[in-house]
Amino acid sequence: MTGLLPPSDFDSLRAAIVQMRATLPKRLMQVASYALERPDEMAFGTTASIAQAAQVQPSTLVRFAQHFGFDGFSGLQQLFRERLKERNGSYEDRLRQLESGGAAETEGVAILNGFLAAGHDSLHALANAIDAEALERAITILSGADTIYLIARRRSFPIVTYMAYAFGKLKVPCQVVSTAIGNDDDLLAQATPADAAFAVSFAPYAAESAAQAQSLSDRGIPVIGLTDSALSPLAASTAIWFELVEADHAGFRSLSASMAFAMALTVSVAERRR
Amino acid sequence: MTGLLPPSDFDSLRAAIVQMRATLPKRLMQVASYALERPDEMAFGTTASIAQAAQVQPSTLVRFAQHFGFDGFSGLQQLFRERLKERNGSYEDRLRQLESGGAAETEGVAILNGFLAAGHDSLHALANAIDAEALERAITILSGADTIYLIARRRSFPIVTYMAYAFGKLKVPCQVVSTAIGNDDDLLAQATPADAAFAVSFAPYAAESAAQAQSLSDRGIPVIGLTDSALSPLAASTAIWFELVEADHAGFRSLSASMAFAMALTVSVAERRR
DNA sequence: CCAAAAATGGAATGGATATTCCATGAGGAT
DNA sequence: ATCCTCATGGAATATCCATTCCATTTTTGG
Repeated sequence: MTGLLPPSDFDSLRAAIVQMRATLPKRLMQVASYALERPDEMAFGTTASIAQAAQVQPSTLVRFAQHFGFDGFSGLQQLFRERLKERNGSYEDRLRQLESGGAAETEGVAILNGFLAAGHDSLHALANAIDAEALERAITILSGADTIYLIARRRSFPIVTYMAYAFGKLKVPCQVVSTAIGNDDDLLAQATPADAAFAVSFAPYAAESAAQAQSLSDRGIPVIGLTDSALSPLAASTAIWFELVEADHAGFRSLSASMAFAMALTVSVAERRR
Repeated sequence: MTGLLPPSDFDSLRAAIVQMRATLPKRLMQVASYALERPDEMAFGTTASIAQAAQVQPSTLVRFAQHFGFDGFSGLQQLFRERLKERNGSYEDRLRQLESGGAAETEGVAILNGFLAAGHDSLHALANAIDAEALERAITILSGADTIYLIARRRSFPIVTYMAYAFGKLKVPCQVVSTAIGNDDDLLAQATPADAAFAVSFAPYAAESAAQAQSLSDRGIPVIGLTDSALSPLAASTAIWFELVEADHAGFRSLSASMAFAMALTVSVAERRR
């Protein structure tokens, strides 16, 4: 393979990598993944820094480059640098086009841009609205719990699904309270004040979630809430709650900010438990 | 002048240069002109190459850097490199700069800010990377399908959960292919070429999802993919696929951009069907 | 299951790089 | 005019970097 001419630009390299994906040895594959995922680092880093980041030996980087026909790593890196230069130029061009022309946008892209803008807005709003002290208390409560019960329905359900996945990876005991069996209340009956719960509910509020949060709260089990309004039933029945308003696009809401908040809370809790 | 703190970003450096323009010695002025005129070269070049291009000695470059408070040329060059990266909009870097100067921050808020920044970055990257034509084709295919099968595991699962919820509200027939019963393959066996599928898989790729996408594809059922790398198995087995790299914070990834994309696709498909 | 080949880790090396140092030159003040 | 300060050129140096090499492990093919 080293006999071939090396790719002359970034896109060719990407194509070559994709083509060889099946036959690439393990470590070279690691490098390939890293290279495509973090091209900026590839452009500026040294063999040592990149190798460490990609979890390989510096020599592997050289072999990778040679595998694709370059003399060594430096030749490969050149591609990433040129890409960065070009992209900056073209990025400005693109902006200018966007400003001057404006039209010629397909409907799908327009909708996507709407949701992207809504996402930015939501994240921004969350950054400004967050109560640091409340967040710390919530982290303390959840990290001290034996088991964390996750309560959510419908639109909020994906949030706790992801939290459950992440908690699992992080070895934090948790339990999603929406099983297929439908024995949610039996599940919650096992909860003790040594546990805690995290409930999410956005308008229109699912009655079940509110009721479950209330029930736990009444039994002395601390409940942390995530909702979109002070008028939400969750606000009444939780020890601590956070307000998070997802910006909407044409009446539809994404979960961009909610996901960021959920991950931050999840990671913070896991971090605190260590 | 060497006693001062060095500028922390490119704009500060530019300002400092402008301010000192009157008192700058001849050779240092030469360097200043060159630096502002060809910032790209400053980012990529070596002392030797830049010195030659700017018609000065390498040592003059070091003196120039030290004149503005840097340890040496390397510190100065870092500014030019970060500028290139930031041109593509890295909120995390910007945030880090903000933090370094700003007030004390609790750990929880720091983590949240990290995920918010990662969310911004991801949304921004998605906006730049999206292929409008491919998106249109994907919308066409999915909106023409009798039933849309949604394939995802683990980290990607919340995405299709949300799509299923939204499709349900929008009266678009769909089926999540991860049932509690475990009869996923029986489910997929019912699919016909009049149907279509949407598969999501991020590294580490779930083998099941890839296999199911491949199987559907082999049977002539169009599969749209959402993944994070050209090396993903999904890229090989899907008619159209989109690349979406979620920026990470401390190694953890949120789903902010994925959710925005999922909603955009969902709403677009529903819109098209009306 | 064994042998051959390929891949990998890690140390060694040669080269390039940023930086320092010192001698020289220019400019300004007394 | 002379000294002093600052700027400058260019060589010397120590560091860092990409690359190579070799021993070891892993994979492949018979």
